[in-house]
Amino acid sequence: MPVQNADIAAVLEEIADLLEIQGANPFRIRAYRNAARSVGEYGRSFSSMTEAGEEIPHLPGIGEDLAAKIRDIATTGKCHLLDELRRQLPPAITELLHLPGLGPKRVSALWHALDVQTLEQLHRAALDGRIRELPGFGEKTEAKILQAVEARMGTERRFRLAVAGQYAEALTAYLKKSAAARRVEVAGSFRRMRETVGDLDVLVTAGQGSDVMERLRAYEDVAEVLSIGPTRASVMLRSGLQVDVRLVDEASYGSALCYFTGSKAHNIHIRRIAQERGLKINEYGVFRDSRRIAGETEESVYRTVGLPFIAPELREDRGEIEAARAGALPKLVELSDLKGDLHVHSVATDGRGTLREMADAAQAAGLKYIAITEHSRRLTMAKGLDAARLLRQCDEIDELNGELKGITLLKGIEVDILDDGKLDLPDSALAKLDVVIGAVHSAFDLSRTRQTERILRAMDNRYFGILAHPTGRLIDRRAPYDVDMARIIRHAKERGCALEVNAHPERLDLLDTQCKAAKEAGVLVSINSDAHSTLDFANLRFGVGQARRGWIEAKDVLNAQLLAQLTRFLAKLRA
DNA sequence: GCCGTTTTCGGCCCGACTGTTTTCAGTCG
Repeated sequence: MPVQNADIAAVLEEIADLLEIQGANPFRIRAYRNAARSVGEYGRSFSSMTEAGEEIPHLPGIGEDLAAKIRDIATTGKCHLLDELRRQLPPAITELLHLPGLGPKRVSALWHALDVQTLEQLHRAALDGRIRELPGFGEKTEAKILQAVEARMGTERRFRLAVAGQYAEALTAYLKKSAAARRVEVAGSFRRMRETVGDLDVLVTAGQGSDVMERLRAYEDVAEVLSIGPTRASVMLRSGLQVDVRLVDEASYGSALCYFTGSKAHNIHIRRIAQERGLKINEYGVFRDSRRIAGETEESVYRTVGLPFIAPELREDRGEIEAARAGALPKLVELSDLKGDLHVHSVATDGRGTLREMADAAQAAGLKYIAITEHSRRLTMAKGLDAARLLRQCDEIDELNGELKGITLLKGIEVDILDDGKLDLPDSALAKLDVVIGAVHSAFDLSRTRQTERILRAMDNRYFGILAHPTGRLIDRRAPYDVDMARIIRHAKERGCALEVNAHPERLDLLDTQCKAAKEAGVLVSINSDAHSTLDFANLRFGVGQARRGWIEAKDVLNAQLLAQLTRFLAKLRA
């Protein structure tokens, strides 16, 4: 089993945790955490690179020392420093560090004074009332720790973007009803369109003597008030979703929005640039000495550090600041750029809308064409189509196209990629279609090599147009299957086919970093809803968000093309 | 551990809230 980038990142994270408990230099700890993030997000496999004798590429924040450690971990899966730290500290202690309310100092104190090394021991110590006896701890702290341990034992979770969106919408509508509230904006990872969010960060501006915080406390969905002050509050909703609310003046709105939108890494980078220019950025504004020089809008904040506005989806410190400085920010794709949707199901298989209903809904969503792409015969549970039924559907589509105005249905299929890389329908059937999407729906546990080869072989079919949900993951439910995505992207480039960004909130597949890799390789993506009902076209916005996080522009998107262009693209594939 | 219009040492983003204190450390975002 080769060492994945995620494995290397996990080693670096564990080192950071253990160093933190040891009380090491906080900047050294940050260096390990930054490196873990860079490695985890990097598009190519470090172990493949070292195996091929390549040097570790130069990445910001990774110097000689870390590069050497990464090389070691990539080749051996081990790291001397981690082994050493594990000898000095109880290894399970890192899970204590991840409990809310416990930081390195307290974890260290609990360990040294009470020999607490595990969640279970911490639970016992809290129940026994031993924690309150420690200097610096008290009854309330002990109670919070007990609660945190029990919450962790019941496993806490992140919320899918679309789910968090429902809570966000209800809460913001409620807060807006406050007479004093002017603006109510959800910032944080929600605004950055991350696929999951851990909490909601809500920014509010309000007039003097506002009742916003009291109103928040009285919200019927609040299960617990975690902390509340005049300008800042945290509450837990009944769903388990935490909400942090921040109240600021209108004049600070832009800087507060920047601060609250993050990401943390992006903010730190921006503040460092400000510092070099003799400026200080906080949530209240941009300051030269004690004089505020900007802050009312986000644009004004970026301007003080010599940068243009950077879209929230890009704010991950993945090169967007350098790109902004060079005037090379992407002009990100927008929902309105989409002209069609190339992955749609109907009642013929496992969808819930008729062809006409789906066409009407797509048109209402502003689309000019959709491809009907049912499952193929192998997916019996979904009533997958065989060649004969597929041909009958083609006739239906022809007939319906004669009646429809302003929208065109394309004939397609979401054909299963069989274990050996063959497609689930004969070429003679595929040849009759406008667009063929290939998808893996079985044998998720093949080895990396076999899974990758399987997909590459499928792409070699002359009719293959788009690889559906390329990693197969279901957020929080199913891990991605093990494939070499860099190879798949290269192969897609050679073959001229496209990769899907599946917009279903549970899929969001390609991942953001893979979108960027595809773009850099010159491979088009297709942002598709995978609609199974007329309501599902609304999910396209999540796919667009994911693509924007991956620096995708309209010119990188297959279904941002007009129908005539698309037709030429598909014809060229088969030539 | 990284990094350099302050360049090989000495910095490294910034502030609110809580609880345990009696002026502040710890944690969080």
